[in-house]
Amino acid sequence: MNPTPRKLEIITIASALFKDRGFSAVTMRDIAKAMGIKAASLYNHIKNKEEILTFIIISLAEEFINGIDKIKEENNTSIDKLKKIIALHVDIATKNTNGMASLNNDWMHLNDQLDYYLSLRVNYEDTFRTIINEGIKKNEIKSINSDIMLFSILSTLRSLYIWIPQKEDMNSNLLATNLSEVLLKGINK
Amino acid sequence: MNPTPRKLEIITIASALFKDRGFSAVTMRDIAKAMGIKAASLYNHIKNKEEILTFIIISLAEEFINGIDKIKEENNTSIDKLKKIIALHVDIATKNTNGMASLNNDWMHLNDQLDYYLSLRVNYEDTFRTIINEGIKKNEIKSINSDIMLFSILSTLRSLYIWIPQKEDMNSNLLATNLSEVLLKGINK
DNA sequence: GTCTTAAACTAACGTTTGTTAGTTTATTAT
DNA sequence: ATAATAAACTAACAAACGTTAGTTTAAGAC
Repeated sequence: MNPTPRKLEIITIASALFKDRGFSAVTMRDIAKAMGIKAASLYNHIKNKEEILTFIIISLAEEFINGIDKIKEENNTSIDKLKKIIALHVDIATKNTNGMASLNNDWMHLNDQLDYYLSLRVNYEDTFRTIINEGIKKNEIKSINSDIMLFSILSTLRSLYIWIPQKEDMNSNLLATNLSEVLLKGINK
Repeated sequence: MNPTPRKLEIITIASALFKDRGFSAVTMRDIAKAMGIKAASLYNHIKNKEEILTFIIISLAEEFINGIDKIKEENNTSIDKLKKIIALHVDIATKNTNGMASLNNDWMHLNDQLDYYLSLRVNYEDTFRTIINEGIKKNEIKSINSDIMLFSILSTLRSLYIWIPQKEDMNSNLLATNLSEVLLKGINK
């Protein structure tokens, strides 16, 4: 699992291409050209094209699961837990914008690890929903359909990778703080 | 521009495939098989693969521009305008979930009409932002960075196509109402 | 100086891709 | 009946695809 330095270079470069054009539209020759080598040489480092995508997606998905599992266990209000989830997304998306594009848009092209990825995703969403539902029960969160709240917040967080590169001036802390304000308290005065 | 009935069938079927696998991963033979004909026969009705994508994306983008231009002109509070924008997205996404996937994920594979599409998108976002800024000026909307509010709301609205099919029981009006509540007033009690 | 290893190379493979050309078939209008 | 049209077909194309096999090159270890 632990990639060699050269393998990591390939994955990093491929991530950037996948972000711009999507996994299916990027060829092994494209990746090779971006690396300054020939396509066949890539196979000294990786098993096949799918392995690149798998690494990008699974390592990110596991990072999210580990993050939310930690947050879930903390002795905090639901609102504070949500704020930490928001910060988690800002943090991961800032560190790996390109990878986030594949996680969002190319997961369906996984084969071997598709089921595993889907299980991680269901897991993540279930934990997220549980935190919201606890907030409703403890009267910290409005009693609206919790799926709508989950969907709304998660959609915004999942799109961060598109937005962060356009706003490089804004630091992570400020972004997370502003986002928490908007997502939790709304925009209406 | 106005497609024949048969052409529209092709576009509709292709939309469904594009939604599941993305434009690049769907072949003309895939589309043909879904239509119950041979790939070459598609070319009796369409110019090429790109024309299918172009039609899907441009007609949706124009629908959004027309919608928001009408809303902008109305004599209403900013909050009411935002509610109408939310309803616009719910409406369009409900009527054409599959097409929305291409609009969101496959616009970069346009060639001829890419610049036109991008101009429509910039236009749309500018109008949206103007409405938010007017709301701030009129003290109807909080004085937070308007780009963050725009990004947050628009991300949720753009993801509706993923979510609507999973919640077929929820009618459009109720969804728009609940979404307005969450997006405008937040979830915090 | 030989051995080992990492990382590149050339050449080629079988498949799949979007698309074109020309033909057949069935339906409708005259 | 004949002509016109819509919509399918077969056959093939050149290009691009992911990948394999075998070889060369350059660097460090013994």
